[in-house]
Amino acid sequence: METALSPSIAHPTGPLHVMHMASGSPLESQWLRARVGATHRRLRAGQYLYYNGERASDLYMVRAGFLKLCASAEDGSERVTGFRMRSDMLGVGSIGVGRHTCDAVALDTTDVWVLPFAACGRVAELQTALTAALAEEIRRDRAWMMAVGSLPAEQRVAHFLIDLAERHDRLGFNARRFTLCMGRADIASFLALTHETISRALSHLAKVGCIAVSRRDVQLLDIERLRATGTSTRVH
Amino acid sequence: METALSPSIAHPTGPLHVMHMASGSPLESQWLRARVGATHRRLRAGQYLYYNGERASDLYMVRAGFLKLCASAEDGSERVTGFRMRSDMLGVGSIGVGRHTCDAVALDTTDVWVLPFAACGRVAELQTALTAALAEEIRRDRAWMMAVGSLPAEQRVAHFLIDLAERHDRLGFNARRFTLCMGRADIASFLALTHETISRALSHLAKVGCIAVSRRDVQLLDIERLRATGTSTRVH
DNA sequence: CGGCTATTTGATCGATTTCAAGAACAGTGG
DNA sequence: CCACTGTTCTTGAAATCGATCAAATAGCCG
Repeated sequence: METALSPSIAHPTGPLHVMHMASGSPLESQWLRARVGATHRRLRAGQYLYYNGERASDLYMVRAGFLKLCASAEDGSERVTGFRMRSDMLGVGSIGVGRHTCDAVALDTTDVWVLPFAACGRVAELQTALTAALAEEIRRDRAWMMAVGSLPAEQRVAHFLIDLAERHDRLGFNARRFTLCMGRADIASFLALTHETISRALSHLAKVGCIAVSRRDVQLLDIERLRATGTSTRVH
Repeated sequence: METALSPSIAHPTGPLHVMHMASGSPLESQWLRARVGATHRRLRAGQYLYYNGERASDLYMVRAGFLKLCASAEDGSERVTGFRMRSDMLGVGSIGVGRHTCDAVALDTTDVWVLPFAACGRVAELQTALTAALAEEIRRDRAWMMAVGSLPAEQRVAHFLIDLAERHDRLGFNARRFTLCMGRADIASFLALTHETISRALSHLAKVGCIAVSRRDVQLLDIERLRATGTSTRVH
Protein backbone atom coordinates (compact mmCIF):
# COMPACT_ATOMS: atom_id res chain seq x y z
CA MET A 1 0.00 0.00 0.00
CA GLU A 2 3.01 2.20 0.30
CA THR A 3 3.74 1.64 -3.34
CA ALA A 4 0.39 3.12 -4.17
CA LEU A 5 1.74 6.38 -2.89
CA SER A 6 4.76 6.28 -5.07
CA PRO A 7 3.25 7.84 -8.17
CA SER A 8 2.55 11.01 -6.27
CA ILE A 9 5.59 10.92 -4.06
CA ALA A 10 8.31 9.48 -6.23
CA HIS A 11 10.52 11.66 -8.29
CA PRO A 12 11.81 9.39 -11.04
CA THR A 13 14.46 11.59 -12.54
CA GLY A 14 15.35 13.74 -9.55
CA PRO A 15 18.60 13.37 -7.68
CA LEU A 16 16.86 12.22 -4.54
CA HIS A 17 15.69 9.09 -6.23
CA VAL A 18 19.19 7.80 -6.58
CA MET A 19 19.58 7.71 -2.85
CA HIS A 20 17.61 4.53 -2.99
CA MET A 21 20.60 2.94 -4.60
CA ALA A 22 22.12 2.67 -1.16
CA SER A 23 19.48 0.15 -0.20
CA GLY A 24 20.82 -2.25 -2.74
CA SER A 25 24.44 -1.24 -2.40
CA PRO A 26 27.16 -3.73 -1.51
CA LEU A 27 27.43 -1.95 1.80
CA GLU A 28 24.27 -3.65 2.88
CA SER A 29 25.41 -7.12 1.93
CA GLN A 30 25.99 -9.45 4.82
CA TRP A 31 29.26 -11.09 3.82
CA LEU A 32 30.87 -7.88 2.74
CA ARG A 33 30.14 -6.40 6.10
CA ALA A 34 31.73 -9.39 7.75
CA ARG A 35 34.70 -9.08 5.45
CA VAL A 36 35.42 -5.49 6.44
CA GLY A 37 34.84 -6.30 10.09
CA ALA A 38 31.82 -4.11 10.51
CA THR A 39 30.62 -3.68 14.06
CA HIS A 40 27.48 -2.27 15.51
CA ARG A 41 26.66 0.72 17.70
CA ARG A 42 23.54 2.01 19.38
CA LEU A 43 22.90 5.59 20.42
CA ARG A 44 20.22 7.16 22.55
CA ALA A 45 18.63 10.45 21.58
CA GLY A 46 21.04 13.28 22.22
CA GLN A 47 24.19 11.17 22.06
CA TYR A 48 26.92 12.01 19.58
CA LEU A 49 28.10 9.46 17.06
CA TYR A 50 31.16 11.60 16.40
CA TYR A 51 32.36 15.12 16.92
CA ASN A 52 33.62 17.74 14.56
CA GLY A 53 37.41 17.60 14.37
CA GLU A 54 37.61 14.17 15.93
CA ARG A 55 39.96 11.64 14.34
CA ALA A 56 37.96 9.62 11.83
CA SER A 57 38.64 5.96 11.21
CA ASP A 58 35.25 4.62 10.21
CA LEU A 59 32.27 5.19 8.05
CA TYR A 60 28.78 4.50 9.26
CA MET A 61 25.56 3.27 7.81
CA VAL A 62 22.34 4.04 9.60
CA ARG A 63 20.20 0.97 10.25
CA ALA A 64 17.52 2.55 12.41
CA GLY A 65 16.79 5.88 14.03
CA PHE A 66 17.53 9.41 13.01
CA LEU A 67 20.50 11.78 13.23
CA LYS A 68 21.36 15.35 12.44
CA LEU A 69 24.68 16.64 11.14
CA CYS A 70 25.96 19.94 12.50
CA ALA A 71 28.83 21.91 11.07
CA SER A 72 30.31 24.78 13.01
CA ALA A 73 31.80 27.90 11.50
CA GLU A 74 35.03 29.46 12.73
CA ASP A 75 33.04 31.99 14.71
CA GLY A 76 31.41 29.25 16.73
CA SER A 77 27.95 29.40 15.20
CA GLU A 78 26.47 25.98 14.49
CA ARG A 79 24.34 24.98 11.57
CA VAL A 80 22.51 21.78 10.78
CA THR A 81 23.75 20.53 7.42
CA GLY A 82 21.60 17.48 7.05
CA PHE A 83 19.50 14.71 8.52
CA ARG A 84 20.20 11.01 8.11
CA MET A 85 18.00 7.99 8.42
CA ARG A 86 18.09 4.27 7.54
CA SER A 87 20.36 3.34 4.63
CA ASP A 88 22.11 6.70 4.67
CA MET A 89 25.88 6.87 5.00
CA LEU A 90 27.61 8.95 7.63
CA GLY A 91 31.13 10.22 7.92
CA VAL A 92 31.90 10.35 4.23
CA GLY A 93 32.99 13.97 4.57
CA SER A 94 36.01 12.82 6.55
CA ILE A 95 37.52 10.89 3.68
CA GLY A 96 40.78 12.40 2.60
CA VAL A 97 41.23 14.52 5.71
CA GLY A 98 41.06 11.84 8.38
CA ARG A 99 38.96 13.99 10.66
CA HIS A 100 35.25 14.44 10.95
CA THR A 101 34.09 17.71 9.51
CA CYS A 102 30.85 17.91 11.47
CA ASP A 103 29.05 16.59 14.53
CA ALA A 104 26.62 13.69 14.18
CA VAL A 105 23.92 13.67 16.83
CA ALA A 106 21.21 11.07 17.33
CA LEU A 107 17.74 12.59 17.52
CA ASP A 108 16.18 9.30 18.46
CA THR A 109 17.34 5.85 19.47
CA THR A 110 19.64 4.97 16.61
CA ASP A 111 21.54 1.96 15.32
CA VAL A 112 24.51 2.18 12.98
CA TRP A 113 26.97 -0.17 11.39
CA VAL A 114 30.56 0.87 11.85
CA LEU A 115 32.65 0.28 8.74
CA PRO A 116 36.39 0.62 9.29
CA PHE A 117 37.98 2.94 6.80
CA ALA A 118 41.08 0.93 6.05
CA ALA A 119 39.12 -2.21 5.31
CA CYS A 120 36.82 -0.31 2.98
CA GLY A 121 39.83 0.72 0.93
CA ARG A 122 40.99 -2.86 0.48
CA VAL A 123 37.75 -4.22 -0.87
CA ALA A 124 37.22 -3.12 -4.44
CA GLU A 125 33.46 -3.50 -4.37
CA LEU A 126 33.33 -1.26 -1.36
CA GLN A 127 35.51 1.33 -3.02
CA THR A 128 32.99 1.54 -5.80
CA ALA A 129 30.03 1.64 -3.47
CA LEU A 130 31.78 4.27 -1.43
CA THR A 131 32.42 6.39 -4.46
CA ALA A 132 28.77 6.15 -5.36
CA ALA A 133 27.78 7.12 -1.83
CA LEU A 134 30.02 10.16 -2.03
CA ALA A 135 28.59 11.20 -5.35
CA GLU A 136 25.15 10.79 -3.87
CA GLU A 137 26.08 13.09 -1.02
CA ILE A 138 27.21 15.72 -3.50
CA ARG A 139 23.96 15.57 -5.40
CA ARG A 140 22.01 15.82 -2.20
CA ASP A 141 23.90 18.94 -1.14
CA ARG A 142 23.44 20.38 -4.62
CA ALA A 143 19.71 19.90 -4.37
CA TRP A 144 19.77 21.65 -1.00
CA MET A 145 21.72 24.55 -2.47
CA MET A 146 19.13 24.99 -5.17
CA ALA A 147 16.25 24.88 -2.73
CA VAL A 148 17.65 27.14 -0.07
CA GLY A 149 19.09 29.60 -2.49
CA SER A 150 16.06 30.22 -4.59
CA LEU A 151 12.90 29.44 -2.66
CA PRO A 152 11.05 31.68 -0.19
CA ALA A 153 10.51 30.46 3.35
CA GLU A 154 7.23 28.63 3.02
CA GLN A 155 8.32 26.84 -0.12
CA ARG A 156 11.52 25.73 1.54
CA VAL A 157 9.49 24.16 4.31
CA ALA A 158 7.20 22.46 1.80
CA HIS A 159 10.24 21.18 -0.07
CA PHE A 160 11.67 19.86 3.17
CA LEU A 161 8.49 17.98 4.03
CA ILE A 162 8.32 16.43 0.57
CA ASP A 163 11.92 15.35 0.81
CA LEU A 164 11.26 13.66 4.13
CA ALA A 165 8.16 12.01 2.71
CA GLU A 166 10.10 10.65 -0.26
CA ARG A 167 12.75 9.21 1.97
CA HIS A 168 10.14 7.60 4.20
CA ASP A 169 8.42 6.21 1.15
CA ARG A 170 11.59 4.61 -0.15
CA LEU A 171 12.20 2.93 3.15
CA GLY A 172 8.70 1.58 3.21
CA PHE A 173 7.47 3.88 5.96
CA ASN A 174 4.30 5.86 5.81
CA ALA A 175 5.05 8.82 3.60
CA ARG A 176 1.82 10.69 4.21
CA ARG A 177 2.03 10.71 7.96
CA PHE A 178 5.15 10.72 10.08
CA THR A 179 6.65 12.42 13.07
CA LEU A 180 9.46 14.89 12.83
CA CYS A 181 12.38 13.74 14.94
CA MET A 182 13.85 17.22 15.12
CA GLY A 183 12.65 20.45 16.65
CA ARG A 184 11.65 23.59 14.80
CA ALA A 185 15.02 25.10 15.59
CA ASP A 186 16.84 22.28 13.80
CA ILE A 187 14.66 22.61 10.74
CA ALA A 188 15.23 26.35 10.83
CA SER A 189 18.98 25.95 11.02
CA PHE A 190 18.93 23.48 8.15
CA LEU A 191 16.78 25.69 5.95
CA ALA A 192 18.57 28.89 6.92
CA LEU A 193 15.51 30.45 8.52
CA THR A 194 14.40 31.23 12.06
CA HIS A 195 12.36 28.83 14.15
CA GLU A 196 9.53 31.38 14.24
CA THR A 197 9.40 31.34 10.47
CA ILE A 198 9.23 27.54 10.43
CA SER A 199 6.40 27.65 12.89
CA ARG A 200 4.54 30.23 10.84
CA ALA A 201 5.08 28.36 7.61
CA LEU A 202 3.75 25.12 9.07
CA SER A 203 0.76 26.93 10.55
CA HIS A 204 0.00 28.53 7.23
CA LEU A 205 0.37 25.32 5.23
CA ALA A 206 -2.03 23.77 7.72
CA LYS A 207 -4.47 26.66 7.41
CA VAL A 208 -4.66 26.31 3.63
CA GLY A 209 -5.16 22.58 4.04
CA CYS A 210 -1.96 21.22 2.50
CA ILE A 211 -0.95 19.52 5.72
CA ALA A 212 -2.04 18.89 9.26
CA VAL A 213 0.42 19.50 12.05
CA SER A 214 0.28 18.88 15.72
CA ARG A 215 3.51 19.44 17.45
CA ARG A 216 5.88 17.01 15.68
CA ASP A 217 3.26 14.88 13.97
CA VAL A 218 2.76 15.76 10.33
CA GLN A 219 0.23 14.62 7.78
CA LEU A 220 0.55 15.52 4.13
CA LEU A 221 -3.03 16.08 2.99
CA ASP A 222 -2.60 17.62 -0.42
CA ILE A 223 0.77 16.59 -1.75
CA GLU A 224 0.21 18.04 -5.18
CA ARG A 225 -0.46 21.49 -3.83
CA LEU A 226 2.39 21.10 -1.39
CA ARG A 227 4.68 20.20 -4.25
CA ALA A 228 3.38 23.15 -6.23
CA THR A 229 4.28 25.60 -3.49
CA GLY A 230 7.57 23.85 -2.99
CA THR A 231 8.50 24.01 -6.65
CA SER A 232 7.06 27.23 -8.01
CA THR A 233 9.23 29.56 -9.98
CA ARG A 234 11.35 32.10 -8.27
CA VAL A 235 13.96 33.52 -10.62
CA HIS A 236 16.57 35.81 -9.22
CA MET B 1 56.52 36.34 -2.56
CA GLU B 2 53.20 34.63 -2.80
CA THR B 3 54.12 32.57 0.19
CA ALA B 4 54.50 35.75 2.15
CA LEU B 5 50.79 36.21 1.72
CA SER B 6 49.96 32.82 3.05
CA PRO B 7 49.90 33.69 6.73
CA SER B 8 47.12 36.13 6.14
CA ILE B 9 45.39 34.24 3.37
CA ALA B 10 45.81 30.62 4.29
CA HIS B 11 43.36 28.83 6.41
CA PRO B 12 45.38 26.00 7.90
CA THR B 13 42.62 23.89 9.37
CA GLY B 14 39.76 24.91 7.15
CA PRO B 15 38.28 22.63 4.56
CA LEU B 16 39.47 24.81 1.72
CA HIS B 17 43.05 24.10 2.55
CA VAL B 18 42.67 20.49 1.66
CA MET B 19 41.77 21.39 -1.85
CA HIS B 20 45.44 21.90 -2.37
CA MET B 21 45.81 18.19 -2.07
CA ALA B 22 44.60 17.93 -5.61
CA SER B 23 47.77 19.59 -6.81
CA GLY B 24 49.78 16.69 -5.51
CA SER B 25 47.20 14.06 -6.30
CA PRO B 26 47.98 11.10 -8.53
CA LEU B 27 45.65 12.62 -11.05
CA GLU B 28 48.32 15.10 -11.91
CA SER B 29 51.02 12.51 -12.41
CA GLN B 30 52.23 12.12 -15.95
CA TRP B 31 52.39 8.36 -16.29
CA LEU B 32 49.09 7.75 -14.61
CA ARG B 33 47.46 10.08 -17.03
CA ALA B 34 49.02 8.15 -19.86
CA ARG B 35 47.86 4.90 -18.30
CA VAL B 36 44.23 5.95 -18.19
CA GLY B 37 44.46 7.35 -21.69
CA ALA B 38 43.81 10.92 -20.72
CA THR B 39 43.26 13.31 -23.58
CA HIS B 40 43.12 17.03 -23.78
CA ARG B 41 40.46 19.56 -24.63
CA ARG B 42 40.41 23.29 -25.10
CA LEU B 43 37.38 25.54 -24.75
CA ARG B 44 36.81 29.17 -25.63
CA ALA B 45 34.87 31.44 -23.34
CA GLY B 46 31.19 30.62 -23.52
CA GLN B 47 31.63 27.06 -24.74
CA TYR B 48 30.16 24.19 -22.78
CA LEU B 49 32.36 21.36 -21.53
CA TYR B 50 29.25 19.30 -20.88
CA TYR B 51 25.53 19.75 -20.48
CA ASN B 52 23.18 18.85 -17.73
CA GLY B 53 21.62 15.44 -18.40
CA GLU B 54 24.19 14.52 -21.01
CA ARG B 55 25.64 11.01 -20.87
CA ALA B 56 28.81 11.15 -18.78
CA SER B 57 31.83 8.99 -19.54
CA ASP B 58 34.72 11.10 -18.33
CA LEU B 59 35.99 13.17 -15.50
CA TYR B 60 37.92 16.36 -16.11
CA MET B 61 40.72 18.19 -14.45
CA VAL B 62 41.15 21.86 -15.16
CA ARG B 63 44.65 22.78 -16.30
CA ALA B 64 44.06 26.41 -17.18
CA GLY B 65 41.18 28.81 -17.45
CA PHE B 66 37.97 29.15 -15.53
CA LEU B 67 34.54 27.54 -15.61
CA LYS B 68 31.21 27.85 -13.92
CA LEU B 69 28.84 25.04 -13.03
CA CYS B 70 25.12 25.62 -13.48
CA ALA B 71 22.41 23.39 -12.14
CA SER B 72 18.85 23.83 -13.26
CA ALA B 73 15.79 23.17 -11.15
CA GLU B 74 12.71 21.35 -12.41
CA ASP B 75 11.00 24.67 -12.98
CA GLY B 76 13.69 25.74 -15.42
CA SER B 77 15.45 28.30 -13.29
CA GLU B 78 19.23 28.09 -13.45
CA ARG B 79 21.65 28.60 -10.63
CA VAL B 80 25.44 28.74 -10.55
CA THR B 81 26.61 26.07 -8.13
CA GLY B 82 30.33 26.66 -8.31
CA PHE B 83 33.39 27.93 -10.11
CA ARG B 84 36.36 25.80 -11.08
CA MET B 85 39.94 26.69 -11.86
CA ARG B 86 43.29 24.93 -12.26
CA SER B 87 43.65 21.65 -10.39
CA ASP B 88 39.93 21.40 -9.71
CA MET B 89 38.02 18.31 -10.79
CA LEU B 90 34.90 18.47 -12.91
CA GLY B 91 32.15 15.98 -13.52
CA VAL B 92 32.43 14.13 -10.22
CA GLY B 93 28.73 14.67 -9.63
CA SER B 94 27.98 12.28 -12.46
CA ILE B 95 29.55 9.29 -10.75
CA GLY B 96 26.99 6.66 -9.97
CA VAL B 97 24.32 8.11 -12.23
CA GLY B 98 26.16 8.14 -15.54
CA ARG B 99 24.80 11.51 -16.49
CA HIS B 100 26.02 14.99 -15.83
CA THR B 101 24.00 16.74 -13.18
CA CYS B 102 24.90 20.27 -14.23
CA ASP B 103 26.25 22.37 -17.09
CA ALA B 104 29.93 23.27 -17.19
CA VAL B 105 30.62 26.49 -19.06
CA ALA B 106 34.02 28.03 -19.77
CA LEU B 107 34.23 31.66 -18.70
CA ASP B 108 37.61 32.10 -20.30
CA THR B 109 39.88 30.14 -22.60
CA THR B 110 40.16 26.88 -20.75
CA ASP B 111 42.18 23.67 -20.94
CA VAL B 112 41.11 20.42 -19.36
CA TRP B 113 42.38 16.88 -19.19
CA VAL B 114 39.76 14.31 -20.05
CA LEU B 115 39.97 11.24 -17.83
CA PRO B 116 37.87 8.31 -19.03
CA PHE B 117 35.64 6.97 -16.32
CA ALA B 118 36.18 3.30 -16.94
CA ALA B 119 39.93 3.61 -16.87
CA CYS B 120 39.78 5.51 -13.59
CA GLY B 121 37.95 2.60 -12.02
CA ARG B 122 40.65 0.12 -13.04
CA VAL B 123 43.57 1.97 -11.53
CA ALA B 124 43.54 1.67 -7.76
CA GLU B 125 45.55 4.81 -7.15
CA LEU B 126 43.04 6.73 -9.16
CA GLN B 127 40.15 5.27 -7.28
CA THR B 128 41.65 6.63 -4.11
CA ALA B 129 42.39 10.00 -5.61
CA LEU B 130 38.92 10.10 -7.00
CA THR B 131 37.39 9.34 -3.66
CA ALA B 132 39.41 12.14 -2.14
CA ALA B 133 38.29 14.51 -4.87
CA LEU B 134 34.69 13.62 -4.17
CA ALA B 135 35.11 14.16 -0.44
CA GLU B 136 36.70 17.48 -1.22
CA GLU B 137 33.69 18.45 -3.27
CA ILE B 138 31.41 17.63 -0.36
CA ARG B 139 33.42 19.78 2.02
CA ARG B 140 33.38 22.61 -0.45
CA ASP B 141 29.61 22.47 -0.78
CA ARG B 142 29.29 22.27 2.98
CA ALA B 143 31.33 25.43 3.34
CA TRP B 144 29.05 27.12 0.83
CA MET B 145 26.00 26.03 2.78
CA MET B 146 27.40 27.56 5.93
CA ALA B 147 28.25 30.82 4.23
CA VAL B 148 25.12 31.33 2.22
CA GLY B 149 22.83 30.16 4.93
CA SER B 150 24.10 32.29 7.75
CA LEU B 151 25.77 35.40 6.38
CA PRO B 152 24.16 38.65 5.22
CA ALA B 153 24.75 39.84 1.69
CA GLU B 154 27.90 41.89 2.10
CA GLN B 155 29.58 39.21 4.18
CA ARG B 156 28.77 36.61 1.60
CA VAL B 157 30.51 38.70 -1.01
CA ALA B 158 33.51 39.21 1.26
CA HIS B 159 33.63 35.49 1.90
CA PHE B 160 33.49 34.84 -1.82
CA LEU B 161 36.40 37.17 -2.52
CA ILE B 162 38.50 35.58 0.21
CA ASP B 163 37.75 32.13 -1.14
CA LEU B 164 38.88 33.19 -4.60
CA ALA B 165 42.00 34.76 -3.13
CA GLU B 166 42.89 31.58 -1.26
CA ARG B 167 42.49 29.49 -4.36
CA HIS B 168 44.65 31.87 -6.35
CA ASP B 169 47.23 31.82 -3.60
CA ARG B 170 47.44 28.04 -3.61
CA LEU B 171 47.96 28.00 -7.33
CA GLY B 172 50.73 30.53 -7.07
CA PHE B 173 48.74 33.36 -8.57
CA ASN B 174 48.49 36.80 -7.10
CA ALA B 175 46.00 36.52 -4.28
CA ARG B 176 45.73 40.22 -3.54
CA ARG B 177 44.89 41.29 -7.03
CA PHE B 178 43.05 39.31 -9.66
CA THR B 179 40.31 39.66 -12.20
CA LEU B 180 36.93 38.08 -11.83
CA CYS B 181 36.18 35.87 -14.79
CA MET B 182 32.46 35.96 -14.16
CA GLY B 183 29.90 38.74 -14.27
CA ARG B 184 27.98 40.16 -11.34
CA ALA B 185 24.98 38.07 -12.30
CA ASP B 186 26.96 34.84 -11.97
CA ILE B 187 28.27 35.82 -8.57
CA ALA B 188 24.75 36.77 -7.57
CA SER B 189 23.37 33.44 -8.69
CA PHE B 190 26.09 31.58 -6.84
CA LEU B 191 25.56 33.53 -3.61
CA ALA B 192 21.77 33.50 -3.88
CA LEU B 193 21.50 37.27 -4.22
CA THR B 194 20.66 39.71 -7.01
CA HIS B 195 23.26 41.31 -9.22
CA GLU B 196 22.29 44.72 -7.85
CA THR B 197 23.11 43.54 -4.36
CA ILE B 198 26.50 42.24 -5.52
CA SER B 199 27.24 45.56 -7.11
CA ARG B 200 26.23 47.46 -3.99
CA ALA B 201 28.24 45.17 -1.74
CA LEU B 202 31.37 45.60 -3.85
CA SER B 203 30.86 49.35 -3.96
CA HIS B 204 30.46 49.50 -0.22
CA LEU B 205 33.47 47.30 0.52
CA ALA B 206 35.42 49.62 -1.74
CA LYS B 207 34.07 52.73 0.01
CA VAL B 208 35.19 51.48 3.41
CA GLY B 209 38.58 50.65 1.95
CA CYS B 210 38.62 46.87 2.22
CA ILE B 211 38.99 46.44 -1.50
CA ALA B 212 39.37 48.33 -4.75
CA VAL B 213 37.18 47.38 -7.67
CA SER B 214 37.10 48.47 -11.22
CA ARG B 215 34.83 46.49 -13.38
CA ARG B 216 36.17 42.95 -12.99
CA ASP B 217 39.54 43.83 -11.51
CA VAL B 218 39.70 43.38 -7.77
CA GLN B 219 42.34 44.28 -5.23
CA LEU B 220 42.11 43.12 -1.65
CA LEU B 221 43.47 46.04 0.36
CA ASP B 222 42.60 45.10 3.92
CA ILE B 223 42.22 41.37 4.06
CA GLU B 224 41.88 41.26 7.82
CA ARG B 225 38.92 43.56 7.82
CA LEU B 226 37.48 41.78 4.83
CA ARG B 227 37.79 38.53 6.67
CA ALA B 228 36.20 40.11 9.72
CA THR B 229 33.13 41.17 7.78
CA GLY B 230 33.07 37.82 6.05
CA THR B 231 33.22 35.89 9.30
CA SER B 232 31.38 37.92 11.88
CA THR B 233 28.76 36.27 13.97
CA ARG B 234 25.23 35.95 12.81
CA VAL B 235 23.45 33.40 14.92
CA HIS B 236 19.99 32.37 13.92
C1' DC C 1 29.22 56.48 -33.95
C1' DG C 2 25.22 53.42 -32.68
C1' DG C 3 23.54 49.40 -30.41
C1' DC C 4 24.45 46.20 -27.03
C1' DT C 5 25.37 44.32 -22.51
C1' DA C 6 27.27 44.87 -17.98
C1' DT C 7 27.36 47.62 -14.08
C1' DT C 8 26.05 51.16 -10.89
C1' DT C 9 22.89 53.79 -8.19
C1' DG C 10 18.41 55.37 -6.31
C1' DA C 11 13.67 54.71 -4.33
C1' DT C 12 10.19 51.80 -2.86
C1' DC C 13 8.22 47.56 -1.30
C1' DG C 14 7.85 43.29 0.98
C1' DA C 15 9.42 39.05 3.17
C1' DT C 16 11.76 37.57 6.95
C1' DT C 17 14.05 38.64 11.15
C1' DT C 18 13.88 40.41 15.52
C1' DC C 19 11.87 41.37 19.81
C1' DA C 20 8.39 40.18 23.02
C1' DA C 21 5.01 37.50 25.20
C1' DG C 22 1.97 33.81 25.81
C1' DA C 23 0.52 28.78 25.44
C1' DA C 24 1.31 23.89 25.27
C1' DC C 25 3.88 20.26 26.81
C1' DA C 26 7.40 17.12 29.37
C1' DG C 27 9.74 15.97 33.13
C1' DT C 28 10.47 16.30 38.24
C1' DG C 29 9.67 15.94 42.84
C1' DG C 30 6.52 16.47 46.35
C1' DC D 1 -2.03 13.36 41.12
C1' DC D 2 -0.59 17.91 40.87
C1' DA D 3 2.06 22.07 41.18
C1' DC D 4 6.61 23.63 39.43
C1' DT D 5 10.11 24.54 36.01
C1' DG D 6 12.13 24.61 31.85
C1' DT D 7 11.71 23.84 27.04
C1' DT D 8 9.38 23.98 22.73
C1' DC D 9 6.17 25.99 20.03
C1' DT D 10 3.05 29.66 18.57
C1' DT D 11 1.61 34.25 17.62
C1' DG D 12 1.85 39.35 17.27
C1' DA D 13 4.04 43.89 16.10
C1' DA D 14 7.89 46.45 14.65
C1' DA D 15 12.26 46.84 12.31
C1' DT D 16 15.44 45.61 8.68
C1' DC D 17 17.68 43.75 4.84
C1' DG D 18 17.53 42.57 0.32
C1' DA D 19 14.44 42.37 -3.85
C1' DT D 20 12.21 44.80 -7.17
C1' DC D 21 11.42 48.52 -10.21
C1' DA D 22 13.49 52.18 -12.74
C1' DA D 23 16.96 54.78 -14.86
C1' DA D 24 21.56 56.42 -15.75
C1' DT D 25 26.41 55.33 -16.91
C1' DA D 26 30.16 52.89 -18.81
C1' DG D 27 32.44 49.67 -21.69
C1' DC D 28 32.63 46.84 -25.83
C1' DC D 29 32.19 45.47 -30.58
C1' DG D 30 30.84 45.94 -35.21
